[in-house]
Amino acid sequence: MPLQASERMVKCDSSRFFAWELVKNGIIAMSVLRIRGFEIHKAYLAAEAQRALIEDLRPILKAAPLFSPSVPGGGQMSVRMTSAGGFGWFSDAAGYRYIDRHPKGRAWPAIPAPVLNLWRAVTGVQRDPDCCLLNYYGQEAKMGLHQDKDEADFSYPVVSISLGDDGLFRMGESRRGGKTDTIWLNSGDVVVMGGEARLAYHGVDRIRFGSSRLLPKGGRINLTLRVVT
DNA sequence: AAGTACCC
DNA sequence: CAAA
Repeated sequence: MPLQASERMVKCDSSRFFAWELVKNGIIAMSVLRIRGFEIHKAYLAAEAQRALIEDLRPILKAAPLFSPSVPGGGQMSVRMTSAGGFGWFSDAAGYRYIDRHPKGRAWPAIPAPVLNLWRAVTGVQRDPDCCLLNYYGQEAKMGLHQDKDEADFSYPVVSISLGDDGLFRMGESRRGGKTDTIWLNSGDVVVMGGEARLAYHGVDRIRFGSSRLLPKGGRINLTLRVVT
């Protein structure tokens, strides 16, 4: 039985070993934020750890170039994306799903070890994620409210890592039409969506282009780690 | 239906 | 810009 995120946080305060694990993974602060009544655990990555992650993403972007999927109904997403791991998120007129290779045909690159270490440090779950979705938000990109519900087991949390420009994150409830709240996510924020929040509707209204200098050309990268199968 | 419109 |  994996530890719940809240128990993990308690251990953060009481266990010297766990604190060292956090430092090793570049985490310099942890907090609990409340949005829509959900308690969301958030870690914050040191600038050096953020820069190291960006370097780890370069080979992924080279091997598996960004693309903007179509969605059922005929639209096209403004976010550009790719994935690492055994599965990547994909969408076209036929629907949303996970696929085991880039749409151009090559297998997805492996998830970088530092990303897996970060997952282990913030979730404490026994299983590694098999999908690392990389979403790139340019100046006009946004993402409508949606649920992450194409995974086999919702007891695993979803981890979101924000890099680059600030993003206005909106979270609602587990049903459409409920009230929503927003929160700005900044570069280095690592959000764990588990428990009650796992099936909450969420999206990104807009980014604050140019607010960070992490990415020389601007924009926001969000890494989403999930156990898919 | 992660698109849009509208709203918060 | 996360309140009330």
